[in-house]
Amino acid sequence: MKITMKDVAQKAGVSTATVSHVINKTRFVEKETKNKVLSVMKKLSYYPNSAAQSLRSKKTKVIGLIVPDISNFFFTTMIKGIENTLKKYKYTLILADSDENLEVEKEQVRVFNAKLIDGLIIAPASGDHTFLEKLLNRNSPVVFIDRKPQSYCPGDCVLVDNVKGAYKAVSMLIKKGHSRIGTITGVPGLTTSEERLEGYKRALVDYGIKVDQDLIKIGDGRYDSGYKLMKELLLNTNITALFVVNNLMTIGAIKFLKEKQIKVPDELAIIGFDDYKWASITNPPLSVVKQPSRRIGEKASELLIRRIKKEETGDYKEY
Amino acid sequence: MKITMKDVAQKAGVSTATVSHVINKTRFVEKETKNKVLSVMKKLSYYPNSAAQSLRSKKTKVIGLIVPDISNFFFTTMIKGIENTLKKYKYTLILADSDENLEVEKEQVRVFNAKLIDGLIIAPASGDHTFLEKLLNRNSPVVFIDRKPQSYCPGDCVLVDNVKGAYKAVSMLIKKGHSRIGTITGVPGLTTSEERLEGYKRALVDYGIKVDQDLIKIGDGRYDSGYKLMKELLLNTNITALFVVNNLMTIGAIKFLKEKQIKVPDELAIIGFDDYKWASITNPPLSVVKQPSRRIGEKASELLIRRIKKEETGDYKEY
DNA sequence: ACCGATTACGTAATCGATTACCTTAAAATA
DNA sequence: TATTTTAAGGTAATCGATTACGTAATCGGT
Repeated sequence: MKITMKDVAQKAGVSTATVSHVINKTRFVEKETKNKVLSVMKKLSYYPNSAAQSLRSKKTKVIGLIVPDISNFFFTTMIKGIENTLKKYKYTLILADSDENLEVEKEQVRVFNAKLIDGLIIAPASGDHTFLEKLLNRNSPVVFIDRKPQSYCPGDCVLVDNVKGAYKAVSMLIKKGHSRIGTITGVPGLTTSEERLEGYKRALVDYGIKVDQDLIKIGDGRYDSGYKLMKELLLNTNITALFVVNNLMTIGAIKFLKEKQIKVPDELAIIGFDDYKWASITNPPLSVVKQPSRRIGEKASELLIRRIKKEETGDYKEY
Repeated sequence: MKITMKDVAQKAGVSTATVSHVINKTRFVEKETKNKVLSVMKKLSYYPNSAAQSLRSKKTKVIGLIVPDISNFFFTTMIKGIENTLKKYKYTLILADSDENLEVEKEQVRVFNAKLIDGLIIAPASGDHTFLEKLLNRNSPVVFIDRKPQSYCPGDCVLVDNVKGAYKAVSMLIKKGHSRIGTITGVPGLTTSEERLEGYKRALVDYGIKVDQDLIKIGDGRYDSGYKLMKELLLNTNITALFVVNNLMTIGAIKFLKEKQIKVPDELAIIGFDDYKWASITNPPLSVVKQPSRRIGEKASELLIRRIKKEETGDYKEY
């Protein structure tokens, strides 16, 4: 009962080849014929079966996206940028959440690959990503986003300058007179965590403050870990300021401070790292290092699409 | 160079039929043969081409999700629930953002449908959704989530009791002594907006407070509109409390209050409607009517999968 | 007027799985 | 032993597009 290309061809009095070429503009078709075909298509409200298309053409107009945590607004905003851009180019998005877990990620790549995606955008979890080389269809391009994969991997990256951002944040705290500044960093092995930690350290060193390992707490990027590590820092150290490398942990940390009625920033200054409107409604407005997450998403998808269309570009791209 | 079923069959010394049946467990295959096939599959690291599978079997193991705004954490958390559940059942998720726009939504349904999704979960924008009946493959089930579509539509719903939630929220304000209570509601035509407004009105009426149209502001669900309407309410009315029906507008409203240095809740009590951890870190902790967004996502996807597998269920389901 | 080029389109093989229908050998039955 | 069942698996048509190749009609040049 489904309408196929054959139906359209028949009703329009042409061959399926012509219909196909009308649809894809892959060869010249006389105006009259073309219009005939188009009108029949409308009349029958024909839509090509994309399974058949993909099978034949090896293109799917689908791109895969893997993020470590969809409920994190940073990624969410990024996704919005990606989705929007893809829509413009008539691509659709298939989405998976890796939960910061390399194995889950790997499995998703397999699934996506079997589904014949045309390209992949991935915010990689921590760990060795060379598996992509063997797992992924040799010709589907990959763009890494937000984080650089650890071991070398083919593919472009769209990143922010984490070292600089962190450096600025911590410098600001120092300039306000703080010298005992703690940090809650993210999963080791993620470039975001490590570069931000690096920025933190550099700022301290540049201003002549010793880096104290006790003030550096390693979290997993989640709310709970922000809460827990905040507690540890307060119990065991005498910091006056804190730099948190990601949004969820920032919220966790603040939650703890609220519970203990510790005043921000009077008793503890805190600065986060992310892009969120709601930061402005906390009291006092939370300082954050802004990340243009939506732009990052747009950049990444544009880059990917260019790759798919084989318009070559330089190898790596930072933002 | 891609490995096909034929390759596997050849190397295993069986027919493609057998391979297929091994993969799909669709008929008995002797243990020995089966193992042989499986091991060859591993050896060649064979993955079935899902375009071919879908073409033949008319199933894709893909479900479509359309939400009005991916950057809204309510939906985000819901998506996490959906994604997680689908993964368990080996389904993948294709995602689109309708931007609260019926036309965009319609177009996405078309695209999804051409892509042969097995089912659809949709948080509908405002407007007439009967188009689904013609547009959607007759046999792919639909589950509406969060909002009920306006005109009748086939499909199940997973919803929360908005009237009750709003009623409780507003009653709470009344019990605290407020009588001039404003509200910022969402897009008219959305069940969420209307039911919450209904709850607001009922609470007022039940406590003998007149419903004043001037205190009811209609927003579009976005941050900016929360900000703007908060301003209007403050300039033109003398409310002492406010009920906002969605999270982004709540943030917008609070943003305005912060700017004007209006103290919450002393000068204006405010209560929101959504499910968010971060509500607890505003100062003072923002009251919210909690919505179990993740559970909603899980419920919806489980329901959908049951439908796909034709395990009949009662017609409508509320949560 | 004849011949090659060009224009516009048709024919049918192909992509890689699924599955209705056979086939063969062994087991069960008479 | 002859015949029917059953068990295990093979054969090939099929899904609905794409596209290499083929062909008929028209045109321009000499």
